[in-house]
Amino acid sequence: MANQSESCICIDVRTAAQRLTRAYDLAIAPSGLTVTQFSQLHAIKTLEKPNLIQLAVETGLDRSTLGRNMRLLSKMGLVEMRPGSDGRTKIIHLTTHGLNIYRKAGPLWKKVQTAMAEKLGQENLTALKSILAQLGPTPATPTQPIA
Amino acid sequence: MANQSESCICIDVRTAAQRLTRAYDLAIAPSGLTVTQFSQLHAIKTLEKPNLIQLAVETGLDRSTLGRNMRLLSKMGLVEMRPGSDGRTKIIHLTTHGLNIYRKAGPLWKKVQTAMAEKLGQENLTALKSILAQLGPTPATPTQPIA
DNA sequence: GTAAATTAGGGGTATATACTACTATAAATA
DNA sequence: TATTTATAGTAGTATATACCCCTAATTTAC
Repeated sequence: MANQSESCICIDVRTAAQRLTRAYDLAIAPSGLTVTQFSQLHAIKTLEKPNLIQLAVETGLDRSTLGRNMRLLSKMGLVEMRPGSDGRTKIIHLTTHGLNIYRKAGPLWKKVQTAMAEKLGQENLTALKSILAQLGPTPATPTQPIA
Repeated sequence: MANQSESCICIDVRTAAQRLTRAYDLAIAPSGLTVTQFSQLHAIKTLEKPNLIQLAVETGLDRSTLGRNMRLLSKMGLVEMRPGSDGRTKIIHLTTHGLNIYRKAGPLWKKVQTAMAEKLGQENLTALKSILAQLGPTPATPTQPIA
């Protein structure tokens, strides 16, 4: 009882995420991107001209977050948002510049990713992915009306 | 080569952290705290009247982050910052109200923590902690002058 | 075909976080 | 002791993130 020093799973995982983010950001910085931006460009490229909601589903982030992040990428000239055929949607396009920067960041990401994977070892890496998947199965975040 | 679908360890861990944060925040919300605030109150209580830097070391966060977070807790009436004997430092005190709220949040945290631990199982939990520890051994973030 | 419900984005606001200066104070050194 | 250096905190600025609510547009239902 009251073993006060049982560490918080949430804080432990978050702390690891913060440290990883620092390491990845540092490694990717020469491209001018953060790891967030790199991963979002990756998602845009993978989905091929998604709208905000598709991107939000892919990344597990909130629409409004993606909207703000896209605005920044847009200001950086890496993406463009154009109205889709459905008058409500905005389609996110990777610009030529965006593609170039993404390609420049790729090897930087790969290097730090490989370093991390080697630091852990294949077995730990597999275990980690499996455990993380158990922690947060599906976002289950409908975001919209609720009622 | 170009196995484009190797998932980013950083993003995977961060996504898990975000989902955990949502779950913990939701569980702890009736107390009026976020899991961040709960964990920082916990650290303050554990350290017994720390200054900002001690708290930053304990939590692995930046001084400036803690400063801002403390300002919020202070506005909420949960902590007080008083000048220390060293004219530069500010000592962070838990107020009576802060202690009450912290105690109120404790069982809420415990409940969600237990639920998460059970969801994972003891074996996975142990493995997770060990792997996370390998990922970010020490902050290695001196933050200060550098030069 | 019009009214109701749903969907897509965005704005407002707020927390959490970091990095870079900058200031005031204290400690170390010459 | 006077000067230099180091330390503690903070303000400025910026990214990343979420929630709620609002508007416009589309679909569904009647």
